[in-house]
Amino acid sequence: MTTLPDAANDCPPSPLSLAGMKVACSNCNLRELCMPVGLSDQEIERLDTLITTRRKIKRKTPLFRTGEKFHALYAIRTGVFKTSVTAEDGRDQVTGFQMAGEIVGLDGIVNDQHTCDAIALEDSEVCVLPFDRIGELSREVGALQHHLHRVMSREIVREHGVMLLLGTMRAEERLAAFLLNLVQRLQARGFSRSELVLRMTRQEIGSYLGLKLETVSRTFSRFAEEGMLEVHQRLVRIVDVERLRKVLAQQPGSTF
Amino acid sequence: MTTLPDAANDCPPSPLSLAGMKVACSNCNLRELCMPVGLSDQEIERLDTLITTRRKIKRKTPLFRTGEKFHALYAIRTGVFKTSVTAEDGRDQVTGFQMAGEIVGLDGIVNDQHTCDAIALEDSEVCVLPFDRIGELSREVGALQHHLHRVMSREIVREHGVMLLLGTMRAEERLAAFLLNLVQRLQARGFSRSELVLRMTRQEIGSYLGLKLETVSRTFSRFAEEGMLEVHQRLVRIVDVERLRKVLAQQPGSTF
DNA sequence: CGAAAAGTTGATTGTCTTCAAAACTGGTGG
DNA sequence: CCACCAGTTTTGAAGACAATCAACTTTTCG
Repeated sequence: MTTLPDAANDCPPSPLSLAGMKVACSNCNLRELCMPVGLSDQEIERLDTLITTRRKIKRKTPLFRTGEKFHALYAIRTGVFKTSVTAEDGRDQVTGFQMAGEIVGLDGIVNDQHTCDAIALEDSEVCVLPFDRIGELSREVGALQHHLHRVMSREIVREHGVMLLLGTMRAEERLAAFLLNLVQRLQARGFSRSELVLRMTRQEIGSYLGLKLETVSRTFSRFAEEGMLEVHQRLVRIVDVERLRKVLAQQPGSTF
Repeated sequence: MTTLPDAANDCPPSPLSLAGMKVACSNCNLRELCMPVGLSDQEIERLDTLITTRRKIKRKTPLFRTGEKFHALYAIRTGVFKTSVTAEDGRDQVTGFQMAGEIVGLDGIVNDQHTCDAIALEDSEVCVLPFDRIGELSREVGALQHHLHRVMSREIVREHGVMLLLGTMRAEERLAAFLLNLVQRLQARGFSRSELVLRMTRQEIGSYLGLKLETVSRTFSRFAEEGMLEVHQRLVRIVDVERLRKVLAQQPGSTF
């Protein structure tokens, strides 16, 4: 084992200009979704100067792991990740699924080391955003500073939503909310709003939703029986969005 | 109703220097816990210049509410707050309990309006930190910039912990984790590490922990029967911390 | 192709919720 | 000062939902 732990499972960092074509935020097709949102062309060029490396992460391998030193945020270029935390006793909880344009690694800032694992669910690629340099630049570029704050605040708000889901919803509602959130984000990225390929297992969905994998499977089957979905393993077609949305509205006994 | 919604339920903002004694971060006893952490004396003085108002919030009244425009973060000086989110159908979920030195309002940054309610559980007082001025100053004071990032990152990590709790723990474990977290934070503020007065109802604890109030009450009773706690309504004495900690370790069927 | 991983489905169990009633607390007004 | 009342808490009994245990099928990947 002569390689660093980080390098063991993924391809070596590659300079961006490798292929001759300059790969930078300025001409990235995720411009509208990712870090450069709200920045002027000039400001994006400055952002380009600090994003000097990308990393390819193979399926099932970690982008980072709990306990590793924090030094960068990562903007996902392609692929999907899951993040998960682990209790002392080994239980773990998937805290999110991230896709193109989304930022992972924010957990590492507070104690200068990561407190969750980020694992690629398919072969993926990320842009490395060295955090100290982001900090420096955001002192000069107000729009970047504000965008960074918004990214962090958005994550806090997202997690509030997950807490609501985990704290108050029943299995059917959780799965409906999960699917609706997923297609909504996929649609924003140009994919179908009715068809999706799940990149995660029933187990991982269950972990995220606070359910056992059998319950996830059964709930999929029930939705299919009722004609709301067509489910063929990882491939899900949403047949009746409206009814799926209504699953969220109808709770058994209101608390009020 | 000629008053602004904000002013209806709480005392008017008061200039800090009212009583002659200058009230500022520089001589605040929460210096070590709150916003000034890691700042030099000089930097704290600069921080003082932008913290010009405090607000007193009466028990059961809101510091802010969902939908209100965001313009400031709030550092809690005295008292305890709960934050909660509400679904379209009315269900709500307590997302946290905050005490002296902690910052609330981070949820408002992303969309420039608050997405949760912050309600005082007892008569409380907060320092108002106008967010645009925090932004300005943190461009000049690196330590403040980094501290702000850490505060937001810490909140993200805390919420990961809550997700783990809600997604994987049983009622006893949830309540044990809740109590241990609470005394730990109280102890850091100079209170007893074995005795605590709950400022929230069983209902609110239940909402936070994803349990019904009856379950919370029953679990308290069980802990008391087993000699781990003494419970007299809101007053809780932790008799056997070790055993309370062990509740967290022992899960029924390990997933592994 | 074959082994391992992932997914489905059924029967049973357990934990928490729901529904209900009673006891306690703190604040208000007679 | 005490009675009263609303809000809170406790406790019991019954029911619901998801977990568990188990068997089997399907898919994936080396």
